[in-house]
Amino acid sequence: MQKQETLTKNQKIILDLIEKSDQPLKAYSILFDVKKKGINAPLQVYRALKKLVKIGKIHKIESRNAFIACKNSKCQIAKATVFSICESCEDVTEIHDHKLSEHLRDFKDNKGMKYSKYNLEFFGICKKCV
Amino acid sequence: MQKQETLTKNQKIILDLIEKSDQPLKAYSILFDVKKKGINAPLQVYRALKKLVKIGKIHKIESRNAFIACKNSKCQIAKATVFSICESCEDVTEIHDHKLSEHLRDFKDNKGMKYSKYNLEFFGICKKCV
DNA sequence: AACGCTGTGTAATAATATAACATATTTAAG
DNA sequence: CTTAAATATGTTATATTATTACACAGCGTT
Ligand SMILES: [Zn+2]
Ligand SMILES: [Zn+2]
Ligand SMILES: [Zn+2]
Ligand SMILES: [Zn+2]
Repeated sequence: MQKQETLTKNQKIILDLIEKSDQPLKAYSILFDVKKKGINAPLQVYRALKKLVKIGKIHKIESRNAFIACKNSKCQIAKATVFSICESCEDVTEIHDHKLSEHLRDFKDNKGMKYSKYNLEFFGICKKCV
Repeated sequence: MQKQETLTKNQKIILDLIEKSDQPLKAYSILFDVKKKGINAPLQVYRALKKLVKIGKIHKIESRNAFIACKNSKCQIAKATVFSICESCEDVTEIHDHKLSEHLRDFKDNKGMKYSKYNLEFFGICKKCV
C-alpha cells in the first residue's frame, strides 16, 4: 500500500482544477482560475505544482510547460512517464504500455549509469487532425 | 545523400559555440558569449537556435531549456532523441542505442496515432557523482 | 521589375519560474 | 508538554525564458 499523502488547501484546490481538465494546464492559466479561491501569486501555484508532481498526482509535460493529472490510481509511475502529443491540436494523452515500460525500465547505457526516472514524449498528428 | 544546408553568419557563430561545449548551453548564456561577435538581442539567438534544431545540428534538452550539439554526423535523428541526464552534476549525454531506437520507432499506441518524432530523457546519478 | 522566401536588427513585451523574507502550522522527539 | 525540525503560507520583487511587431536586406524565380 502507498503512503497516503494529505494535501493542503492550496494543493487540493489546484489538483482539483487540473483533474477536471483532461488536457494539460499552464501555471499562469491555473493562477488565473484559482484567484477566486484566494490564491493570488505565481509562487503559490508553483509550490503546489511542485508537490503534486513529487507525489505523482500530476505530471509536467516538459515540451509544453504544462501540467496534466495522472489518471493511474497507483501513482507509482510518477518517475516513468510516456506521453503522446498531437502537434496540431496539442492534445496530450498519457501512455501506459507495459512492454514499452519494461524496455525503458531495463535500459542500460554503456556508461553504467543507473536511471531512476525517465520521461518520453511522442509527437505526431492525432486521428482527428489527420 | 542529405541536402547540405548553408548556414548564415549568425547561425554559424552560434552553432560553433554550441559545438565547442560538450554540455548544453542556455539561450541567454549563448547570447552573453556572442555579444562580442555582434549578436545583441535574444531574438537573434532564438532564431538561429530554431533553425539549428530544425536541421538537426543541435537538440533542445526540454527539461533544462538548454541546447546541445548533435555529435551524430548523419543528423537524421533530429526527430528521435534520447538523452541521459545526471541530476547531480547536470551532465548530459546523447544516447544512440540501436535496439532502443527500434523499439521507439516501432511503437504503436492503441489510438492508431502515427508518431513522427520523439524525445526521451533519462534521469539518474552519473558514475562520477555516485 | 515584381514576388516570395528567408534572414537581419531593434525595441518592446509576454510567459515561465524563482529568490528572499516573515510568519504559521504540523510533526516528531525529548 | 515543550521544543525543534520540517513543511506550508502570503507577499513582494525579480530572474529567466521566449515571442510579437515592425522595418528592411538579400536572393532566386518568374
Ligand atoms: Zn501518470
Ligand atoms: Zn490533434
Ligand atoms: Zn543527435
Ligand atoms: Zn553527475
